[in-house]
Amino acid sequence: MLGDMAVDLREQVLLASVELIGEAGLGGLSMREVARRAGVSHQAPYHYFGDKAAIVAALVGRGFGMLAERLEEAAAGAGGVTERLERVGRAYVRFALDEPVYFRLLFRLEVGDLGRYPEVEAAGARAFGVLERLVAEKAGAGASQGEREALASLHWSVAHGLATLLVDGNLGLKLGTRAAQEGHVDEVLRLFGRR
Amino acid sequence: MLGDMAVDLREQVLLASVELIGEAGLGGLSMREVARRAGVSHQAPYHYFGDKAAIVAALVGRGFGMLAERLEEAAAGAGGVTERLERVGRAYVRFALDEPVYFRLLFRLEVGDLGRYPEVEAAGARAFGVLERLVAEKAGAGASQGEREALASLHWSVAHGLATLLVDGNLGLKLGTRAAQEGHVDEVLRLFGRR
DNA sequence: CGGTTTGGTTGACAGTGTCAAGCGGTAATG
DNA sequence: CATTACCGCTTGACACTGTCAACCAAACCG
Repeated sequence: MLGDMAVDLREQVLLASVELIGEAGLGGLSMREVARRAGVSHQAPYHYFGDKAAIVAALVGRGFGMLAERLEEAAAGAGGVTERLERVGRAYVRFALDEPVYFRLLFRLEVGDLGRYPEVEAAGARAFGVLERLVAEKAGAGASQGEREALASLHWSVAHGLATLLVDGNLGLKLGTRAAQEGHVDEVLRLFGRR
Repeated sequence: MLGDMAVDLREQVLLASVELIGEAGLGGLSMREVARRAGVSHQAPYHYFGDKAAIVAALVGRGFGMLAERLEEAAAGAGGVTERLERVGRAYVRFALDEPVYFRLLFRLEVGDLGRYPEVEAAGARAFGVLERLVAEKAGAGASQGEREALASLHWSVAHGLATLLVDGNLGLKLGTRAAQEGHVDEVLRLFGRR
């Protein structure tokens, strides 16, 4: 049978890795410390991940998967295009707030590095695809490729910028509680939707 | 006299650092390699920067300074609020395209780390201040604090999201040439401005 | 059975960040 | 002028990192 120890070591490595990244940032991710926390020798993780970058890539893939799932769910429900688009935007920001460690990870990687992991790129494309389809629907059949791309970029930018702003706590806004954050998000998205 | 060697070592360290980061990413920044490129012993940089993080912080401060300068310039010219706001947005994205290494650096740092360098936070606040004042002007006197904050976040989000999207080349859009990128930016910003 | 594969182990190596101590020269001070 | 202090930098050490290489025990398969 395939791996069913206390818990699959591969899984434990990933778990320990997010934990570590959450505590010490991406730079604080240490192969050896991960092994230590998993209770194995320092080389054991190499059996599943040939590389430190491979661990990060796996996490990025997982993160994009979680994000895509949320976006798809938000896009699936009933309502007009505009309403669903707004729900997707909110889901995007919500994901960032719920899973800040994963969210930060998603956009930290240099592009080149990602090219080596096609399944990760695919997961990213899946998440973006949700937005793309909605935007195409909204733009209508008459819209040119350029118009659709611009509309998609605009929507993605608002959601992503807002999420980044909140997660990194950057630039002034000091919204303490989660409730305050969500209120701010709603206000911004409503402002944006009013067009 | 204070430092006037071939070039101030402190400056050379910073220069070598951006160079290294540009080549190998933030993770590739190595104290010792920096020293090597500056042609000094591996401990020399410690005379100016007590820490690897201190180098990064200095670069972040410099980056925010450059950004603030550009934004101020864009905000200063003639024209209505809306027009100036659009110019600031374009300047923001332009900065990201012109100085991708610096731009990426600005938002890579964990928040906690930044707290140790108040002058860096100040530089960031200066950049954000440009946007804040413009937004306050646009919102008018009758606007509540919450409304103004939401408007500021919206504008910042669009510019920042767009810049990130372009710089990291993320998620599908494959705009090869610089001209194509600028064209896309213009279209998105025009779309956004139409409200 | 014998052999291979799976899932690890231990050991080594080069390279890293950083602490500690030393050292030559210039500047200030008696 | 002699001495002291400091500035800018060097050399040396230490613990720690990622990764290569070799080994090993148990399970699996013909």
